[in-house]
Amino acid sequence: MAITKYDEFNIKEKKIAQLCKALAHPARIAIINFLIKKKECICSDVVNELPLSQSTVSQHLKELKNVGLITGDIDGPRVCYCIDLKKWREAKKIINLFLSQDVTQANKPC
Amino acid sequence: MAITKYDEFNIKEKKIAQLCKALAHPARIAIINFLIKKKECICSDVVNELPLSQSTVSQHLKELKNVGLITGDIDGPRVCYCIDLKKWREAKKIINLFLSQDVTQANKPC
DNA sequence: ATTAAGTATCGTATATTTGCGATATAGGAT
DNA sequence: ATCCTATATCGCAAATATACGATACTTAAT
Repeated sequence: MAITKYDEFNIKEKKIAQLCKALAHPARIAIINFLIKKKECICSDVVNELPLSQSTVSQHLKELKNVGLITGDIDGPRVCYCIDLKKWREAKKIINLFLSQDVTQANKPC
Repeated sequence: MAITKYDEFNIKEKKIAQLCKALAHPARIAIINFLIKKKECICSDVVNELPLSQSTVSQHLKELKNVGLITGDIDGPRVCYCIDLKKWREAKKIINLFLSQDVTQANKPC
């Protein structure tokens, strides 16, 4: 594209879109589900779980970390990943607020 | 990428990711907000509202339609777009179910 | 000291997304 | 019949995303 128009939208719209973007790949959904189930894990646990290479998993983890949904704490040679509970709830609230708007049909449905 | 691994994930993960993907751009969030507010609108209404060209808006509408969140009914030379209430609620339920999982911290936070 | 395990990052290839102008088409109005 | 409005789609360019192997780095274990 010539120029990205991303920044011409308002903060709320961008925030919702940003969170959804982080969740817009099944691998990242699977990672989050796995993390919720296991409470914590290291990168190689995810690699064993998913049909993806180590470097690819690392990238997906990075994206989730960048958007704040997970934390990654160095633990010796490993990195221990966890859901960031505070951010997770925040994300849930933001997305829910958007999804929970009162949608009414038009009087004369087109 | 060599091959997309998209299909190697389970149906639920893919469904969540697919819905989030449709919401992963601020323009599409803005379109949905606009549609909820106006109850119905035609493509050119959206073009007047957003800082995007007609063809680009048309593409975003198409994506929302493809994922089922909106309907587009031909009305003379125009196309009347509306939120698909049933699909919208379905999407809300699916995303909520994912976001509402009980997240507990590890005993020994890493 | 050497080795092994775990991870991040780089480089690269390919696919997808975003965006626009131009164009084609369809329906209404004059 | 002609024109105007509304829209979708095509063709193109650029940006991003996805994926992997190779590599570098760090720490723990031997």
